[in-house]
Amino acid sequence: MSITPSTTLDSQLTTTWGPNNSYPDVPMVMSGYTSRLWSHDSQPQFWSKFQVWEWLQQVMDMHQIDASNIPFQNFDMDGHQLCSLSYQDFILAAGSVGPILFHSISELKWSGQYHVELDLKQELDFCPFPDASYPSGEIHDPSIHPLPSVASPISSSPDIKRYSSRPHQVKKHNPRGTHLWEFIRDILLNPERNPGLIKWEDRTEGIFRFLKSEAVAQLWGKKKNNSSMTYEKLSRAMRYYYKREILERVDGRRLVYKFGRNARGWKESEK
DNA sequence: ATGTACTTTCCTGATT
DNA sequence: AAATCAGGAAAGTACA
Repeated sequence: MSITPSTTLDSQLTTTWGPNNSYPDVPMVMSGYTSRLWSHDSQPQFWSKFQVWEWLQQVMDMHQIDASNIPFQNFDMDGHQLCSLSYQDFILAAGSVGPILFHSISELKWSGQYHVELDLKQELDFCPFPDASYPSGEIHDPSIHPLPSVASPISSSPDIKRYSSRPHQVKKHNPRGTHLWEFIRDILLNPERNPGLIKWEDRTEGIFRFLKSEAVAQLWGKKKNNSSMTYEKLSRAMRYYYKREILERVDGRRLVYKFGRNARGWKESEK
């Protein structure tokens, strides 16, 4: 799905989407992540920190790896620094995902454009946290501490170690992928990968607001491999959460929602 | 092979 | 007027 023209998480998304595309006149499924161009037409050497993160997010998305499992802090650098990292550095910074990132940046350095030809199949034995809260939704939610809240940059390897040491038979991907509310929650919890899409309105109360509704919808669609997702449809799913008390209604305020008693892992204390 | 949980899609109507 | 909000209804998808 070279789904959207998208490239930068938000910037383009909003503009390329019209709420009126409800009727898929567009073949919604093309094959894989194959050819996809980056609009970071500039060379990675000149990327800003923000662009570096965008790239990280994109690569994770392409490989369907939950980006919240990547220590973004380890990539708190601009393009120039990024390009000077060695293969080993990538391993240290991103564990089993390191090779993928290394491969990606290597290509970019030479082409300026991105052709994904990494074997998508390549089973990344990654997936640190089976992305919890599934089965019956009663388990705690380990999926939430991917990023040690206050990690001092790279330094010590304890954190990093975690990412690389992937014990035996890990589960492939998440059984059902992430649920919508978890997806939203994770964006909220990772400001590094949240370029102004959603913001907390009241952190302790769990109230948040969509800033770029269509962009979030597109991102969600990308995750679900559905290029025709819209905020209209996403919001319907959100409303179903009221009954289950995963979300509580916040009336009178557009684009504002509040986590309910059945939503796990969003509280600071739970982190 | 069927049921269930979770959306996704569509729609009509109300609000902001 | 255009976005959002509200939910009902029905279809689709993964999984157990």
